[in-house]
Amino acid sequence: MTSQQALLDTLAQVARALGNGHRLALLERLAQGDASVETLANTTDLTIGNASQHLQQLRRAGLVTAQRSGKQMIYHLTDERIVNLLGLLRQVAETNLAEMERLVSRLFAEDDADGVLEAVSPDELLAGLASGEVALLDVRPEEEYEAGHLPEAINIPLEQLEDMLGKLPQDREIVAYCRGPYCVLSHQAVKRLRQLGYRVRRFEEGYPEWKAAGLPIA
Amino acid sequence: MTSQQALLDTLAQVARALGNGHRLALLERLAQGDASVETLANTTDLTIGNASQHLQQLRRAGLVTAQRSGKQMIYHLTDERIVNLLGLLRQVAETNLAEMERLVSRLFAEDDADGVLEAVSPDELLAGLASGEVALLDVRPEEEYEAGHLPEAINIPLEQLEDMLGKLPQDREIVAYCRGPYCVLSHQAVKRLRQLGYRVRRFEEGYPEWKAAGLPIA
DNA sequence: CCATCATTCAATAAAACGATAGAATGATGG
DNA sequence: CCATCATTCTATCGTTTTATTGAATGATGG
Repeated sequence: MTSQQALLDTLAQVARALGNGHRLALLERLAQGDASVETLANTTDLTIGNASQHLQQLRRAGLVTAQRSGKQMIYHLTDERIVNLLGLLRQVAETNLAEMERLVSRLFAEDDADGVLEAVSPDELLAGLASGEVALLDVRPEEEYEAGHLPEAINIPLEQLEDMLGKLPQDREIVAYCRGPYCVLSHQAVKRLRQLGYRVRRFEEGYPEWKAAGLPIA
Repeated sequence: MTSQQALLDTLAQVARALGNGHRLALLERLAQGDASVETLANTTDLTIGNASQHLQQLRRAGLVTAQRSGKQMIYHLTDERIVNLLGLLRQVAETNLAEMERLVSRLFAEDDADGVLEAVSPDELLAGLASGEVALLDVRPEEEYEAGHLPEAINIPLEQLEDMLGKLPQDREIVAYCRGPYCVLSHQAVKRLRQLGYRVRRFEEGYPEWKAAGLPIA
């Protein structure tokens, strides 16, 4: 075996660590912020043991690290670029795989029968924030909001949306965001708020992509 | 299974297609230019049957396409961004995996015992080309050069290096490039030319990365 | 139409992966 | 030190990948 081939094989090991839906889900959760094994297992619908094993694989591939905090192990992404890597993988897959297009359109269709919920691009969002014409709404769980969020974003977890309408400004367009392009939270928030008469759209990306792009966070 | 999970599973299928050293080698060869199954099998040291099977997997993942040309099937990358994806994967792996560092340093050590062969960055190369202070040397096989190369690059395949020294300019620094960061051709060319007294360094990237960056090619 | 060539398909066996259950480890609080 | 809790390790089984072999397919040139 040549050194060349050994390098490609090692690279392949890293890629293979990405080659499982559960592990991708774990990475996406970790992109929201560090978390314990139990938290990760809960948010990805895995048993503790199974989650632990997948996390070991991600660790062997150098994608995550772990450190003890009390009696818990806290995992975190080793590298912000992993978010970019997942984003690029997503782009390539969406462009070239008919199956992806089918799944994505189904995901959108669930909450957007009319196709009217055009997403806001990062550039557009930056412009709107700079001019003060846009208010940001973070509909993720409070825990994830606390771990980091877009500047000046208001946090109303989706479950409490109807109870906390008072926190929303009436004079500006609202842009809702959540965990990323595949996360349905912001879809549903937009749908409900529109029914209540609010002027609201969803952000095309999510918190991890914003952070990975080097944009300011709070 | 949620739509979310179905999406991640599909994404995982694409990642899994990248999770094999032979398939990465095939993709890297395809990044140099389209090729037949036989050509691909030869350059990756696979049997025809085996190469064909791996290519089917890449095709199912939407990473390559094939079309018949006479009695041959010609494969090509579906998306230039696949080169970016591989580059990012490499970056993440090199940063976070000790094993990678070991392998990369071994690869470099083979031809650079003194560590003096500092690579030229893309920015530096662009500046050198603009000012006319640098001559470009492509040491890949003629076939790959013909399929596409950097502007104004001279092609001397490594095997013919000593025979065609006359084609090299004497008045400028020479920058040699080949297939990419893991390709040893330019290492060896630099080593030999230095022994002959030439002022020469190697390009940090290769033809596919140059092309994927949207820079001009010939 | 037949022989040939390039490629793909099909069948097999060895190896790797994935989920589960239960034992083992490591830190904590009394 | 002991009981407890969070996590990891071990063993197992069923499934999926991988390489190899040989047969089948599809296009070409006479």
